Parts: sequence; C-alpha cells; structure tokens
Amino acid sequence: MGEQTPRYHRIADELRHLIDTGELEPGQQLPTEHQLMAQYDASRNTIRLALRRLTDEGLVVAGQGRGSFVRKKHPAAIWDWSVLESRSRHNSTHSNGDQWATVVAESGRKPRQEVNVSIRRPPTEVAEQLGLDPETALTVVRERVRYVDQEPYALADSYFPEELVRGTPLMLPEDVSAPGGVLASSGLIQEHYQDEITVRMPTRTESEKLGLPAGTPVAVHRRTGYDKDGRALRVMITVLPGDRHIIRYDVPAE
Amino acid sequence: MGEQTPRYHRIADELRHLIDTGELEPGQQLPTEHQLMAQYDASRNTIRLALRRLTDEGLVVAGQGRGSFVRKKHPAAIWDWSVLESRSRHNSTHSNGDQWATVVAESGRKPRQEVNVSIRRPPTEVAEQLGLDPETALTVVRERVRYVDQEPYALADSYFPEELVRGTPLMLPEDVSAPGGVLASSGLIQEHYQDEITVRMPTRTESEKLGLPAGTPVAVHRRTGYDKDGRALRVMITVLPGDRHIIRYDVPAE
DNA sequence: CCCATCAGGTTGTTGGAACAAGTCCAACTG
DNA sequence: CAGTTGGACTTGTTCCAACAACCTGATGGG
Repeated sequence: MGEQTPRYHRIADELRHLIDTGELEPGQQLPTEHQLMAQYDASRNTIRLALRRLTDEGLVVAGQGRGSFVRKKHPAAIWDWSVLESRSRHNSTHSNGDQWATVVAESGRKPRQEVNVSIRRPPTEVAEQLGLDPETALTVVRERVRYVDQEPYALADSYFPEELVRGTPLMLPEDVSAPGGVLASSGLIQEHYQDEITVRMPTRTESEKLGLPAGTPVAVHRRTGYDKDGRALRVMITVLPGDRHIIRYDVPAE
Repeated sequence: MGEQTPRYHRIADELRHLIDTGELEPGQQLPTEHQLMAQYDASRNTIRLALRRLTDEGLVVAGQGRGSFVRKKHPAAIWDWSVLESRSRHNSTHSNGDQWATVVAESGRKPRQEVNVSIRRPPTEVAEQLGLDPETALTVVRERVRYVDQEPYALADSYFPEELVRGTPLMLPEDVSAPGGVLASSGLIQEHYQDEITVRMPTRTESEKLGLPAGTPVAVHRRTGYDKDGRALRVMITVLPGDRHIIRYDVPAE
C-alpha cells in the first residue's frame, strides 16, 4: 500500500483544486470533517492533516464550533512609501510617523493607535543601524499598535537615540503628528532613508497583537533615516500582516 | 483538566524559549520525539503538534530519519532595487533582468538560470497592469528560475506585450543581458517603475521549484515599467523566499 | 414577543497504537 | 580494504477513541 504521495496530500490537493477553480467560493463553508471522512473514507486525523495543510497555505480558516471556510482575500490596503510621494511634499521632513493616520482618515476609514513610549536599550540589530554601542546605548522607543476600523493593522516601533530627543515631545505617549518635524526643529533633518523589507512568519506575540489567522506571514519594513552627514537619526520597524497590505514604491528610472 | 492553554502550546513555548535564549543553538538537534514524550509526559501526538508549531514558525526543520534541528538563518542576500542604484547607472535603461547575474558573479558566487520563453495570455492581474484586454491580449512571457551556487534562489517571470517585442531577441530562450536595452533599441524607454511588494505563503509548485522548507513565506515583487507617456511596457514578477532575501531601497527624502 | 436555556453539531485537544520510510552506523562479506 | 547489508533509531502517515470548547439554532418559559 506504499502510495508515493500521502493520502492527506492528495485530499488537500483535491480541495485546493476546488478552491482554485472557484467551485468552493471565498467565504463558503467546506464540508465538515465528518462529511470529508465519509467522502474520502479516511480517518479524522487524515482529514485534519489535509485541512491543516490548506490553513497553513492561507487558503482556509477554521473556527471552533463554526466550521471551516474558504478564506476571502482581504481588500489589500496599499502602503505607499514611494519616492514620488515623499518628493511631492516639498521639503517635507514628515516621516511616515503619523501621516499614516491622516491618509487613513482621508480614505474614509477610522484610524486608531495605541502608543507606548519607553527608554531602553535597543535590540543589537537596531543599535547597529543607529551606529550605537549595543551594550550601553539608550534609545527612546515609541511602540504603536495601529488599528483601522477597530481591526488591528500593523505594529510600528520607532527607535531614536536618547541623546537626540531628550526633552522633546517625542517622549510623551501621545500621538505626534510629525516626529520627523520634531526632529527637524532640533536641527535634525532626515535627508535620506534606507528601507529594508524582509519576510517571515510572525512571532507568537505579533500573532496575538494583530489577531492573525494561521498561515499569515508578515512583512517587516525597517526604515532608517539619515541626515546629510550620513548619521542615523532613527529606525522605524513596521510589521505588516501579509493579508492586509501591499507595499508600493514609485521609482524614477533615470 | 481544563487547562486554559493547550498542552502543546506550552510545550512549544518552552522549546521556543530554549531556542530564543540560545540554549538550543542553530543547527543543533532537538531532543527526539521519544525523549520529549518522556520529558513532558505527553503522547506523541501532543509532542508532534508542539514541534509542528515550531516548524510552522520557521524555527525548526525536521527530516525523516534524521531528527529535528534548530533552523539556522541563512545569510540573507541583499536584493538592492534602490533608487540610487538605478540612478547611478547614468541614463541606464538596464532593467534588473540580468544585471542580476552580473551582481551575483561579482560577489564571487555562481549564478545560473533556467529560462523558458512562451507566448500566451497573461493572468488577468498582469493584463490589467499592462493595460491590455484580459480576454484577447497576448504577451511574451520569460520565466526564469534563478540559482546561486546550485541553490534555488528566486522565480522571475517577465511579461511583455507581444506586439512590442515581436521579432526581438527577447523571444529567444537565452539569457538576455539587458532586456531593458532591447526595449530601448525599439524606442521603448522605461522611464519609471512601479514596484509592489506583497507577502504570502508559497503555492505548492513554488514550494517545489524553490525547495522551500515548511514555514517559509515568500515576498512577491511586482515591477511594472512605464515609458514617459505612462504606457506600461513590461511587468516582472519575482518570487523571493523569505529566508534568503532582504529587499532594500534607498530613498532620498527631499 | 423576547430572552434564556439547552441540545446538537463542529472544530480543538489529547491519548494510544501500528506500520512506513528514511538515515546512520556498525558489522559483516567478498 | 571496499562495498553491502542489516539493525536501531527517527520522523512520517494512518487509524481509533474520547472528551473539551465553542457556536448555532430551536425550544420553551417569562
């Protein structure tokens, strides 16, 4: 009986095919595990393995007591960090700090953020980016959880070298409309950014804060702002659930 | 016995903690399932659920007959599609088509690609980006599988409107050093790009082509090139395994 | 009529068992 | 000594069983 491919693989493949071809529409309920057991003459374990496969691929969501459903793709929000945009705001030193709230509000949805400010030693990775000594350096950390229409949307943590922002409004746990502007008022002008985007599975805490269903990876967007001398002024790390975001850049070619 | 959090959650948490704190180092073998069964006095099912949790998070890889190991993070390759780079190549109309091979070779590693060229109707998504009729439009499709040192690295599919490239070398299934240049020789100059990055779990075929271990998401980088009249000349879709890539942009702020 | 309760259905968790398939190394054979 | 074989070990697949947690809709009481 040594089939080359396991049974639950093939069951998953058949179900996936039904989803891909649209025979099972987004939002529609899949057959129950019991029904699938009968349909494929397999044990519940095998059925559950097949279903787990689909949920891990992000095609299906299951809810205890409710059933399993074809996942409907979120209308992905466009996260435009393009060059052109930052250019169009002439001489703008606005960081994306909270022009975010503005942009969301303009699109008719309701932004909300929880802000938490603390002073502490940054992760070594961040310390390196800021050119600080990982052992001794202190940073002001602004941790934000962003919601749109009460739905968790992204995590955004900003790190500033402590000596640069001591005594500024950045250290207050309130929305700051333009952290970049605050930096600028201290003569600290972000002249260029370096963005690095990586992809991974969420940690457990990220998963909880963002309410992510299984099989949802995240993009980590790390923006480091430099002044004209090449000194790093801040690092912002944004964790974006993969099912809710498109990151967009407009790039002039020449 | 109604514990609030399931047993396999807590077992996974403990193991994850060992990994996070470095008590279990990257590459090191975890205790076998049997040992864990004894250690936690749990059934094999429960242990396997805990382990699966970790593999799904990308922290652990398991091999049949070998054991389970802490996953060692790949030395991530930096995928620099920054503005500055494309600017520094004065008047360059090079797309990233195969300056890729050059860049890889310069870093002392060995690039290889399998190229497959065909003419067919593009996915509706691509047709829209190119401003073509999804029902009738034809595109020249260049599908590449890229390897570095024999390891699969990325999938890169380019779509050109068929009428734009008819009769050009782009239709030959060979490496083309500068598809952008080829376009240019027909008077088609890409004047600006729009990049869109999304994150998702790989499809099964992507998983196979790229040899991805479980728990590895991918970034999808879609670059659309436009001429100065805003006409879309091509779409390149690159699938980048999350464990092997950092996408980088340098962005001037003003 | 409205609301609380309850029964039935559904997925989640945990235990147990057996065999399959792959890996690794030691012992054996030629 | 080289190559093969075999056995022990490990993860992979599949079955069965029972209970827990949760949701939904129907039932019945106020």
